[in-house]
Amino acid sequence: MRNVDSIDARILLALDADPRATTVALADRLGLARNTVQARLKRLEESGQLREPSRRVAPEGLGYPLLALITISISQRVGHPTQEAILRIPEVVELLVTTGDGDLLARVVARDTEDLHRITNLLLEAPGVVRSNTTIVLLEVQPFSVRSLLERHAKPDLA
Amino acid sequence: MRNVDSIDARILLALDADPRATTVALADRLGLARNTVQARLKRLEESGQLREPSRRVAPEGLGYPLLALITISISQRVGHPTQEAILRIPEVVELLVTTGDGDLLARVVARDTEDLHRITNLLLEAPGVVRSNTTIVLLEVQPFSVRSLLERHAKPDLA
DNA sequence: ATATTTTTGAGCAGAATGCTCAATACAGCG
DNA sequence: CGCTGTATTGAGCATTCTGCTCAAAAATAT
Repeated sequence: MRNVDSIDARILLALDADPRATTVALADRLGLARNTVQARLKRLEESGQLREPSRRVAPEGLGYPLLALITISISQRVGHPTQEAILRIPEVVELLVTTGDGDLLARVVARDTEDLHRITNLLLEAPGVVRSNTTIVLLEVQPFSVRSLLERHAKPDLA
Repeated sequence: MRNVDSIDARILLALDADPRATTVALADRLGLARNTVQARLKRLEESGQLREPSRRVAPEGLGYPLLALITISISQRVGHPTQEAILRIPEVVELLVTTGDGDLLARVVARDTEDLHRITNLLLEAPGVVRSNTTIVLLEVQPFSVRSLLERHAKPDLA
């Protein structure tokens, strides 16, 4: 997996700014040939560096305005059954294994605080879960984005 | 913002399963007319329930294999300048305001542990930051996904 | 039952896609 | 310095998708 060079980064940046941009539009904007853009995008995708375009559904739109981060401590090493049980809860939209005080971190959406309480109880019922610690997300200052990273890579040299 | 009904959910599910699917393909797969799919997608987008398609760049591909969650405690209410300073660090790929022990949660990528240490120091230099707590992400068991939520909504009735 | 909304099927011009090919520019290397 | 392999470019072409409109049919509400 070779690193993206500055041209790749510029393509990705343009795509980040306008995800709907067509290959033709990207080529125009960047002053490259359509074939070049097409070839590089293909390579980036095949090497796994560019994931599939995801049309992200906002949980708020589905009726889940509440976002929480729940740190989960599990006893012993009953990893898998615990994770599976947790993943069966639809409101768990992301699950990470972490170091530190907790062992798992779940990103959870909920309809309201009462709903969140219900989900927390569900979590505690999963096998091996001994403790949970809930943090409410008050504001998403910056949703996930690698734009600034790409900007760094877009400058010639400076791997 | 009216809630998505089961047909919307089925469209979104199909799109989640195959983000590259064209409107025509979706219509075929779901047994709907192309116009219907097109109209509903348009409505979902205009109501903000369907975000722009984002082609996600994997930070690993850019050379940042390490992912960490850093809880940040800030003194007083110097919110904005602190947040701006933190957002100027390219390795901060997400930033949330939270309740609980910390005040901010930053999702940070790094080239290696030494790099992470450097970034942590950068964070501590931001105005108002008094303490930070770093958690390493060992495994992304389940990347962000609302699929199971959509599946629930895809069943007729059951708002 | 009547009115309103949604879905459907059809058509059409413009554009993008995926592909191939050959010429040119660029790179590293002996 | 010149050679050689690679990347870029421009062109072409068949197929497909898009965005749009329109009118009939179906479903839903009043």
